[in-house]
Amino acid sequence: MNLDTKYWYLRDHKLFSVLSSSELKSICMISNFKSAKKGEIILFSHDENTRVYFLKKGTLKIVEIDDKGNEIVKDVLQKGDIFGEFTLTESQSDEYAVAVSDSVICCSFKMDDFEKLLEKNPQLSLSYTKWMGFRFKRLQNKYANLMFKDVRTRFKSFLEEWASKEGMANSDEIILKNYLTHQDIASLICSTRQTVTQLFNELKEQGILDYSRTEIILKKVA
Amino acid sequence: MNLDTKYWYLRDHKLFSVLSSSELKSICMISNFKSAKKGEIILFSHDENTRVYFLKKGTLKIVEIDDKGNEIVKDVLQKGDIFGEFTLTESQSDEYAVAVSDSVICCSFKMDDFEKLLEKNPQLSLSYTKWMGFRFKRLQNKYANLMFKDVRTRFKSFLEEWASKEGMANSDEIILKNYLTHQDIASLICSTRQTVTQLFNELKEQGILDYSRTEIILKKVA
DNA sequence: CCTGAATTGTCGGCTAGACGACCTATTGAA
DNA sequence: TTCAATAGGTCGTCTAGCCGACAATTCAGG
Repeated sequence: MNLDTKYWYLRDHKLFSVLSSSELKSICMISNFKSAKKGEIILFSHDENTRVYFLKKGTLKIVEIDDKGNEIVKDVLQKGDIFGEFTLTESQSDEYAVAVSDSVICCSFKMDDFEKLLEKNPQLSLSYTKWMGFRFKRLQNKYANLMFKDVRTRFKSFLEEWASKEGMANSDEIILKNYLTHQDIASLICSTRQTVTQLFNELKEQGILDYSRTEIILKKVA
Repeated sequence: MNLDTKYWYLRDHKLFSVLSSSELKSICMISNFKSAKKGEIILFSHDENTRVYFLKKGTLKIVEIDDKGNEIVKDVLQKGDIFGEFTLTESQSDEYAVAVSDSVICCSFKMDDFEKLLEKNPQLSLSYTKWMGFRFKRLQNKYANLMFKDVRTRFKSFLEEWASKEGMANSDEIILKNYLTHQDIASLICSTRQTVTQLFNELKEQGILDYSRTEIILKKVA
């Protein structure tokens, strides 16, 4: 990938928009771009070169394998999201990322480099901290949901959140391109495949939604 | 409280130890110290003066009231912990802090002031970000526990963590000063009062621990 | 166009653990 | 010292939703 494209992708991120063009050019040099097609895996390196990743284009899911060898989907990320060792602390986990949209582009920095970058740019550093604070709150929210809400409620909230992020609204319905299996959704809302299937059918009968393998249509209730 | 004492308390925090003494003196001026006795409540202000709090001495619990008026204990904090609006984003929640040790001292900054402080001190800023990253991981861990472990396991992990933080180890046992009710513990591990009581008695019968209202004694298994 | 693999649909059994009820023990304020 | 409030103890009931099993459908690669 040529420098101009890198430059453009970097500046495109809200976090980096505060940087001057010369600063941007210099971080172009320490950034590492990677692209992946649907289904391809992006591994996080676990050696001394732990990295912080920025998703520049497309959608991907963060996945972990449990004891029994099952795929647990931990999160679904969109353009602009940050993943990898974004807590800036080494850790051993078996997470990896899988591209779920046709073409995924992400860029990464070595954790050490990224830390130096933050130290040199107080404004960037503060934005990054706030971004992490935001992520913290989101997780807090997920935790509270799991604590107090039943599966049905979590399922509905999940769909609503998804719709608000990626839904294409029509006059009386919201259309979602569905790239998740029931199993995926189950692990995201902390339930089981069967229960998710049942919930889909239940809401379908109630006329709240319609779905196929490729699409979910949420009816706007009058 | 006089400036010297403030100064001393501030410098005592790992995060602030990187600052020069003149910097420390200047943040003395914008810091607000508060102390509380056992059972007293420290309210977070929810106006434009949202604050970031540092616990300097003692132990406190972060509490929220649910729909039915029940106290939910969300966290228990020790000296050195940070609370309040540490995500640096305004939010409306009904959290407050209750002192559970005899004498609690904490200091706070207006969020805006604290942000300026971070912008002026890149090193402090980076440490703060890493601290938040650490908190994020801890929460991630709690979430995973809730997802995959049963109540018994969560209860045991809870005790172990507590012991590692505050336990006083004897030759063959670890003694914990108990300032939490079964109800408190229940909400921390996401269960119910009755179940916690049962678990305590179960582990007692197994000879794994002993407990009273004021003390929990974990037997080291040979 | 076939075929095995992946995904979805459905059912019944089962259990962890929530919940209500009620009783006892402890505490602390007056 | 008393008494109300709070905390702990115990027991049955009940159910959300997990889990295994298996069939039906869909898909993707040859």
